[in-house]
Formats: sequence, C-alpha cells, structure tokens
Amino acid sequence: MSVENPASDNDCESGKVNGNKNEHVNGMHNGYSSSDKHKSSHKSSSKDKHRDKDRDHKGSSKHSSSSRDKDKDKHSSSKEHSSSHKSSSKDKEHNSEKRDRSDKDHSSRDKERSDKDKHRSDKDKHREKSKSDKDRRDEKDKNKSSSDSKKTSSSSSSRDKEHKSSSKDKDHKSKSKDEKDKDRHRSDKDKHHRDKDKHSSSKDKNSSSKNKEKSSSERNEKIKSESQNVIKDEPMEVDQPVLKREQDDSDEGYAGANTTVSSCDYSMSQFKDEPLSELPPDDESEEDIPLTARKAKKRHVSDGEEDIPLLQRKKSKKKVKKEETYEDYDDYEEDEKPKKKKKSSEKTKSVKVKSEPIDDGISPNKRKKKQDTETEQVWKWWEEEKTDDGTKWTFLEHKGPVFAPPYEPLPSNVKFYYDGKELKLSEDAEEVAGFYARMLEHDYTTKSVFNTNFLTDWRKVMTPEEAKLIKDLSKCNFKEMHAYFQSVSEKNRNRSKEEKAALKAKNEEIQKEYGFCTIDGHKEKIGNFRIEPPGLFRGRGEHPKMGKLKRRVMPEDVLINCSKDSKIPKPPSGHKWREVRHDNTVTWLASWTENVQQQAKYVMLNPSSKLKGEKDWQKYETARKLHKCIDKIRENYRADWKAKEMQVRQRAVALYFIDRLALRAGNEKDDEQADTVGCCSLRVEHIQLHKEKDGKEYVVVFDFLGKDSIRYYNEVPVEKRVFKNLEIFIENKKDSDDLFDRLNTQTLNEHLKDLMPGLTAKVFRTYNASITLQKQLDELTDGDASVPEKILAYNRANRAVAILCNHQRAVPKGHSKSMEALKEKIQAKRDQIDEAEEDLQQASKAAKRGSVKEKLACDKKKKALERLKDQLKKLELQETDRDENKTIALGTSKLNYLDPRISVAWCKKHGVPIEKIYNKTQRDKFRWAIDMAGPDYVF
DNA sequence: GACCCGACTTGTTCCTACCATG
DNA sequence: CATGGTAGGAACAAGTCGGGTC
Repeated sequence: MSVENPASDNDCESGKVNGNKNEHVNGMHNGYSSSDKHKSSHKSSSKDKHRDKDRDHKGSSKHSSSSRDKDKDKHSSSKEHSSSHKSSSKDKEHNSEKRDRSDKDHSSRDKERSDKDKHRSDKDKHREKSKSDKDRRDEKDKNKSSSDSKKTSSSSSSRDKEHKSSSKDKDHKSKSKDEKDKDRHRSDKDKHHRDKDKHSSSKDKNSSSKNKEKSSSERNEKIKSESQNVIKDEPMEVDQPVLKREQDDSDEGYAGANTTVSSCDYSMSQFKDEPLSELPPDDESEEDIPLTARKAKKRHVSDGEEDIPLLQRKKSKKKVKKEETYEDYDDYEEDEKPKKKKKSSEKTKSVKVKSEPIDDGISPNKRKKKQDTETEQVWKWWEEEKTDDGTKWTFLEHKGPVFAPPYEPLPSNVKFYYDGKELKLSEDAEEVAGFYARMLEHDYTTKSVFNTNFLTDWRKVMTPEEAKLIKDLSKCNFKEMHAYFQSVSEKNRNRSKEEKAALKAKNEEIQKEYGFCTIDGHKEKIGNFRIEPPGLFRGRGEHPKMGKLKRRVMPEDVLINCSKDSKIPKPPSGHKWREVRHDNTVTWLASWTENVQQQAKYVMLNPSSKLKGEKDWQKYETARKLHKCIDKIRENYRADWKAKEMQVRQRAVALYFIDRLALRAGNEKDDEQADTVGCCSLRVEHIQLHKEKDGKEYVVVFDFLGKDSIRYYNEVPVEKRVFKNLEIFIENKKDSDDLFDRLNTQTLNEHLKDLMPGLTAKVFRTYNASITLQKQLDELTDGDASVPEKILAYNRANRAVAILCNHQRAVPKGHSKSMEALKEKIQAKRDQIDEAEEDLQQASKAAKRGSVKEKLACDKKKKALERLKDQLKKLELQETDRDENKTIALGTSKLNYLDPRISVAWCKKHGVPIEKIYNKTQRDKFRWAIDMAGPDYVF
C-alpha cells in the first residue's frame, strides 16, 4: 500500500473536524480522519497508521510501507524524536482534570483501605501460618500498588517520556484516554486489592477478638491453600492459562506469582541446555521482505521446510474435521455418548417432551397453533439431525421491527436559552437538543470531542437561522429541558399501580406480536425487535465519534428478511421498506445501517433460539476439539520460537500470549474508532520487559487498552525464549510501532486453521476459559460442603475465569456503603456470639456441677451458639463473594465462554439446583446443555 | 492479495422491577 | 409502606472472522 501520505501539515485542517483527537495534530502530522480519500489508505492497517504517524512525526521523509522494515534502522538512528513532542496544554489540562477526578476516588478508597490495614496486622500473623495466597496477594498488592503509584506519580517522567516520543496523535490518545482510563482501571484494581485488604482486615478484627469466625476464614484459607497445593504439584506449564491478578485473589491462588514463576522455571529448565547465544540469528533478509511478499514466502515455507510434523498433524486433523458434524462429535468424545443416552432416558422419564414438532413434515402453521396453546413447549432441536449446508432456515415469518415512538415536542413552558435569551427551537433542533439535555449530568458532556461532535451534528438539523445563531455550546442553556426530563422520569417512576400494569400489558402485547417469529415451524423469541431510537452516539473510551447524532431510523432504511412464502411484514402506514429479501443463508430478520459508524445493525433471534444455541454448542465443541490437540499446538509454537523466519517467530510468540493470557486476536482498526488493541495489534509501548521484577525473572508487563477501552494490566513472567524474542521484536522500534509487525489476525488465523480445522484465535479464549472453570471447580468444590459454600466455590471458579479474560466492571455505586452495612451486621453477629459464648461457659460450668435442668439449658445455649455461628458464616460468605466481585463481571464469561455443560454437570454431581447458577434467561439459553449434560460430563 | 464489508459474537453500562429491610 | 439495593435484562457498542471484490 502506498501509505505515502499525501497529507502533510496542511492536512490537519481537515482533520480537525473530528475534534479532539486531532487537536494534537498540531500540524505535525496529517489528520487522517475525515477525508474519505485518506480513509482508505488509513484504513489499510493500524500498523501503517502508526507508522505514518511516526513518520510524520519525525518529520522525516515519508516512507512507503514497503520500506517499512527499513524504518527500523532509521528509527534507531533517530531515536530522539521524543523531545519535539509535547501535548498541547489543553490536553494536559484535560488529563490532569481526569486524573484529579480519579485521584479523588483514590483518596476515598485509600481511606477505606487504611482503615482496613490497621486491622490487618493481627490477622496477618494468624494467616501467615497457612501461607495462604492472601499473603502472597498482599505482597503482590504492595508491588502492584507501588508500581501503580509509581506510574501515576511519575506520569510526567518515564511514562510521559514514552508518550512524548511517540507521535502526537498517540500522545494525545494515550494521554487523555489512556491516562484516564488507566487511572480508572488502576484505581479499580487498587480498589480491588484494597477491598481484599479490607476484607481480610475485617477478618482480622474478628480474629483479634478471638478466632471466632475461624470457621469461614479457615475454610477460605483451606480452599486457597488446597488449590495452591494442587497447583504446586502440577507445575503450570504453558497449558495453564495465567490468571490475571490471581495473586491477589484467593481463589486463584495457584496462578499467581508462584505458578507463573514455576512455569518460568519450568520452561527455563527446558531451555537450559540451549544457550541463548545460540538463538538462531534473525534472518535479516527475511526481515526486509514486506508483508505481502512475506506471506507468499511463508506459504512456501510452510509447505516445505517448515514443519513436517505440523503437516502431518494437519492431515490427521483435517480428516477428523471433515467428517465433523454434530453426530460426529460422538466420534471424538466418548464422554458425550453416555450422556446422550442418559439424556434420552431422562427425557422419556420426564416426558415433558411436550410437543416436538420436529421432523415430522407437519405444516408450520399447525405446529404453531399447537405451540401457542402449549405454552411451555421446548423444542429439543439438539436432538434433531443437523443440516450443514449453510442454510439457516427454510421458513421464516415475522412482523418486522418496532420503531421508536415519534418525537413529542416539549411543553411550551420548557424553554431553551441561548446566550441568556429564550429561543424557541424548531422541532428537529429541539429533539436533538433534548438528547444532549438528558445527558447533562453525564461525564460525556465534559469531553470536548463529545461536545464538538454534538454541536456539529446539531447544527446540521437546525434551521438556517438557528444555525446562524447557535455557534457556541457553552452559551446554550439546557437546564430547563434537563429538569423537565428529570421530572418526567420522576413521574414515570411514581406511576400508580394501575398505570404500571397498563403499561406492562401494553408492552407484553407488543412483545407478543413483534417479539416472536416463526422459523421452520417453531415459534421463537426474537432478541431485539425494537429499532434503536435516535440519540447521541456514546462510544466507549476516547471514541472520536462520540456525541454524534444517531439519527432516527425509518422504514425506508430497513431491510426485511423472511421467507418468500411467508406473510411479509407490513411497513408502518405511509412508509415502505427499503428492501425485502429472502436470504436463508443469514439469521437476521431485519437490518439497517446506523449512520454514525456506517455499521449494519440487525434484528436477530434470542439466545434461547435454535439458531443461536446451535452455534453456541458448536463453539464449545470446537473448543473441546482444541483441547484434544492443544499439547501439539503448544509444542508447535514453542518450537517456532526458534524459527528462522521472523514472521513465524512473531506468530509463535503471539500465539503463546493468546493461549496463555487469553488475549483477543487484535484486529486492525481504523482511525474512526477508539485506539484499542488486542494481541496482534499490540504496540511496543504496550509492553515492558524486565529481566527481573519483584524477584521474578523475565517479566513482561502488559499495559494496554483492550476491547471497550478496558485496561489490561498484567505482569507475567514468561519463558526466557519468549522474552528474548520480544527483545528482538522491539529492537529499533519506536513505542508506536507494532510489536508484531509481521503479523495480523488473518495470517494468524490462517495458520491456526492449518493446525486444526475451525481453529481461530478466539477459540483459545473459549477453551482456556472453560478448561479453567472445570479445573477450578474440581479444585474448589468440597463435596461435603453445604450448598451455599458450593455456590461460593462456583462463583470463585467463575471469577477465576473472569479474571483470566479481564472482564471488568465499574464498581457498583453503593458498594462501599453496602459493604459497610454488611460488615456492621457481621460485627453485630460476632458480638452476639461473644455473648453467647460467655453464656455458654457459665452455663457449662453450672451444668457440670448442676442438675439436669442446667444441662439442658447448656445444650440449648450450645445450639443457639451454633446457629449464630452458622449465620455468621453465611454473612461472611456473602461478604467475601460480594467484595471479590466488586470489579469483576462474571456475566460475560458465564454467558459466552464457559461451556454450560460443565456447570450443569457440576450442579448435577453436587446436588446444587441449577437455578442457583443460572437464572431464568440463562437457563433458557442453555437449555440444550441442561438437557444434555449428565453429572459426568467432562469438557 | 489487499481491502472492504457483512454477519455474528462478545462486552459494558444503564435502567427498572422487584425484593428485603427497617 | 417507603426506601434502598440489586439482579436481570435491554440497549447498543465493539470485537472477531470469513468471504467477496477488484
């Protein structure tokens, strides 16, 4: 690609349209953003993008991408570009503001923490005995927080320097977004740690007041240490995904420092005999081959010299794959067979197998009626034969989507003011103003990108006169409108019972009519049958398009997809559909293109549907298949660490990260999106290499923003060879250069497909998540424990996965408060127990010398004490659970990564009602698994 | 083979109905 | 009965990946 950026300094003008992002452009480099012309070239690849930036930044001659590789040399010689770069003062302000905000958070949290810390010391003594990972965790905490604080405090030093050295754009981004997000995440993390501390401290408190609560904390410790032991015994190799933050999480005790270290040790020992110096020198000639050429080359290589074993593997696997259909799963998982049998027997038993319209050729309509009458019918599609011809349905009928209600103008007493003067807006302008007014209290409105975008788009819908007048957002007074919307929602909240009921009924009506479709003779729930209402686009992170107007979708924008022979949905009167098509190779019922990002949006089925369920099932089957060949694949990529070809090496290291850390693939993104990365798109600035850190060798510190601009921070001891490779990869590169400059997701996935049919980068995530759950469940579940304890164990296993996958969430608003309350409760309970114990002592004394009556009384008191202790235990479990979950979102992994059959099997095996694990929706979604998996299911 | 885009999965946040609690 | 907290679900953004096109 000729990344020759025609744009140079002058171009930044156009770039500015997009707001903030380009503010840093400062004429130093082109703002690619706006002009479509540029877009294409920019879109090309983020790699190029960054390169461009650097190039421009350097102000040196432009390199065409083909000379990319040469860049290295150039860069090395001109490593100094840093100094030239400073972020605009604006940015600085911005950032510092943000920082301040999060600092505030910090401080309040700090208070919390310090309180806890006070309590902590006694406890720690107590704990040390068990060598629980809590201790380790604490250490880790310290390390982390110290490193964190270092980072924060030295934001002007090392970090800033780094940023400075990178291009402006980058700088900007990394500063505002990065810093903020980082701060946020950092603080979240800190919080997390703190909370743990808190947690433990509270325990300490108690322990100091006598190890009354021993029971629960001991249990926890036990679990922890047990899990540790288990882990210790089996050194975690590559195949043990590293759980992030494990170190501070009791439940993941195994993973943390120890395991990772052990893995390192292990690997090291493996390589001891191969002195580093013997690392095959990187083939320089290879290096200079541009990606495209390289690709071709790679092919050759892989066909020939590369790895014969691989090929063999390939072949054998392919065979398997080819035959793979659902029935074939039995072939490779014997474990499944028995289950199926069980299943069917169960089925016959519980002949809830109401109506199974299934394979009989009965007319869809008949079936439909039948189903309507028998509401609770379950379509056991998973017992049917699967067709695999790419068609998703043969019959599809639905009513079309539901459109957003039309705009209702504001009452005349609600006014808008511009520059202090009342101004009656035209309806369109008013509607859009309303979108902004609703968000007045939201953080978004403090972001200049948001405001700029909003104003630009708002003015587009204004009448010429309005547009002429309204040019400055800061002169707009939306307060009355805002207040009005608040009062409306207030009113809505206070609706009377009848009103609410009426509303509910109405919604149900709509749901009934539009919320279902008929597909291949079955009535199935639709997921999102409502078309998104107009509003302001809220991108996540530092999205360059935030604040833009998402316009109202009209029937004329909407594509309808259904059977030719179905009753075709009617468009709202006076309108027509953009198109009606009959494409049975796709699963959507309707689609439209959203105007902000030009992305297609779809109306699709609910997760409980066959279409989704089947896909889900398939996903886990692929992951299980990976399980079967993961060892080979690992072997394979480890071998590739020594490959001559740089591309292969990079691929191997990337794969290692994906496998071990469950990173996402990391597609390239264009400039119109927030700057986030995944594995393949990691840049040099996202990792730090430490030969030694906190007593561990070869530590790689990852710090980047991933999907949804969620920060990923992880310190991972890696194998020496990986480390050395990384050193090579970053050699002579700038911070903003791609770490894996020879790699992208396509190449990676192509390679993976060769290793195992159906294998892609994300399968590793699924696989590692599921396998982790299974292992953790095995480790953490005490067969004799009570159901609540088992549930805690489950949640902990789940949490381990969430941590692995970096599923975070904002700390719930009232968290600290509710924790306080809970703690008070616990304390009260403890006091009660204290009393009860004293009572008991006296009573027992009395009983010893005394009468039957006294003995009885003593027994009673004993029982009372037991009861209290039980209650306390429960509360403490609750506390632990809630606290540990504060910043971790369990839902995503539960819904998307964990083979539901593992959970189902666990429930069945341990007598835990499935309802305790899956709520109604989840049970609907996983009906197939619930029906299918017996207690012996193994992933 | 680069590029683009369609289709589908994954992910977080926001809202609200519901529930426990005082 | 009010209140506050929360689970659950809706909303919708943001990924992944494959395939078509030029």
